[in-house]
Amino acid sequence: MKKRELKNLLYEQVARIGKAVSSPKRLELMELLAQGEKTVDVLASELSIDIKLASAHLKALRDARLVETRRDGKYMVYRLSGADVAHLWVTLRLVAEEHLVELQLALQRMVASPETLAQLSRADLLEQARRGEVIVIDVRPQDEYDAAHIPFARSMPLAEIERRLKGLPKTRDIVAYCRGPFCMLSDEALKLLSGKGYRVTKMRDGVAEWQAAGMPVERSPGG
Amino acid sequence: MKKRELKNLLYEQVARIGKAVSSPKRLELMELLAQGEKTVDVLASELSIDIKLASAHLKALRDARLVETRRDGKYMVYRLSGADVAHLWVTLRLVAEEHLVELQLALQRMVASPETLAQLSRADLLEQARRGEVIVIDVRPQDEYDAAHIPFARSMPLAEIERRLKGLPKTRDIVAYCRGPFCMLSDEALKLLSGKGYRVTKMRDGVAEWQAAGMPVERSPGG
DNA sequence: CTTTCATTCTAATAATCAATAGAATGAAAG
DNA sequence: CTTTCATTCTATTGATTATTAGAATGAAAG
Repeated sequence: MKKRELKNLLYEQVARIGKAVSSPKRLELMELLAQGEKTVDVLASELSIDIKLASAHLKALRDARLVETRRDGKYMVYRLSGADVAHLWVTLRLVAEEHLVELQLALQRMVASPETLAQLSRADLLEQARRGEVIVIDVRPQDEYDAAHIPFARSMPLAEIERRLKGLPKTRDIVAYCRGPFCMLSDEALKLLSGKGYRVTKMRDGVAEWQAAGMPVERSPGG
Repeated sequence: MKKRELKNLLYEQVARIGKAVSSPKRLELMELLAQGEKTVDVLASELSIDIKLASAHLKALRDARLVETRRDGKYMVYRLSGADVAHLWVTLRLVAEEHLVELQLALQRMVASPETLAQLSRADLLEQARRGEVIVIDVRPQDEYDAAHIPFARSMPLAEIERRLKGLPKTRDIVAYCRGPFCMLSDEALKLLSGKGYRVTKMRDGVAEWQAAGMPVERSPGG
């Protein structure tokens, strides 16, 4: 029957996307690329894998049209091919978190105690950040902040956080965020800052989660 | 390094969801289940596959916690384990449609001409349906209408459409919908009705797309 | 021309997967 | 007890996949 073949064709195409997101390494690559474009060697070293293997996985993502490339001199730069791809990553992560007990347990073991989570809604946080009542800090590397960040957030990369402490008041609430619920940068920042007497909590959202929830992001002029 | 193993664990869990949606058959099962709960034999015959194969795919979906089961007498009834799973299906389909040219072409070949698409926004359609200015018909089987349908829509299953024509005025605009963009029931209804002189267009949305867009659905009392 | 970066090709291993089919098992209906 | 529905077990075929590694290729920088 002709109708069956046609249907198969349709679902096979969607399954190309499914196959692309069926590998843990490719999902981690997607999450990293949701922070901004990156070169192959950066991606490979973040994942602690061989460049050839990273290249193979990136090829799989590119074959599914989830990522695109751009040459910058000697370097090959990868980026997600759209905001919808970042949204797909967030959706997959949410479904997994909702239904897979193993993931819930692993997350509980991973993060600091739940009372360190900021209690504000996204809209309230944005409003208070706008008014300066709360200081939102982005502890990811500077280039990821430049690519996209939560409005009114300050860039304060974990690697340089000790050098940049001067501008941080101990009299205000500080909310740290990083790449999302799987990223531990904000946990480390939290530990470091609260040890020094700052009033600091963290937020689970990264830029991808924030944007998928319909909230606005900002870009640095050069980013 | 301990951090790497922990991270691997997290992404492997999300990849369980990815693996579950990496098969065309399982995606088709998900789309069908997004219309409402179904027995194994119904699912198998809709997909034109052996019951044993359907059972194997459903087991894969159940292992990923995307579907749940319920026994109804002799029959085993499957349902999606949450609205987020239907939303995942819609997201995957949207990403595929956005980026895969092959899918765009297959869809073009499949559906009737694009001018048969209703031009109203979802909100406008809902409002005009509420006021009775537009008649929205649900051409899926009755049980799928009962499980969930667009508010103010009338159930008019394709199989019985000729018998139910009496109540349909030729002086009003009619909008038909079915299971979503991959479903051809509304195209058949369109052909049949417009051949009889009705003013009929179709809508790409099924209930899953409609709901994923934040629009409300209704359930029949018994459904 | 040499170096660096990245991809591709080749090859091998180990693992997983889809599909099909026959036989056995269990659960509920009649 | 028999029938129906569904799953599970077994087994096979064929295909695809992830990973690692060595060698070759190409593209751009210096």
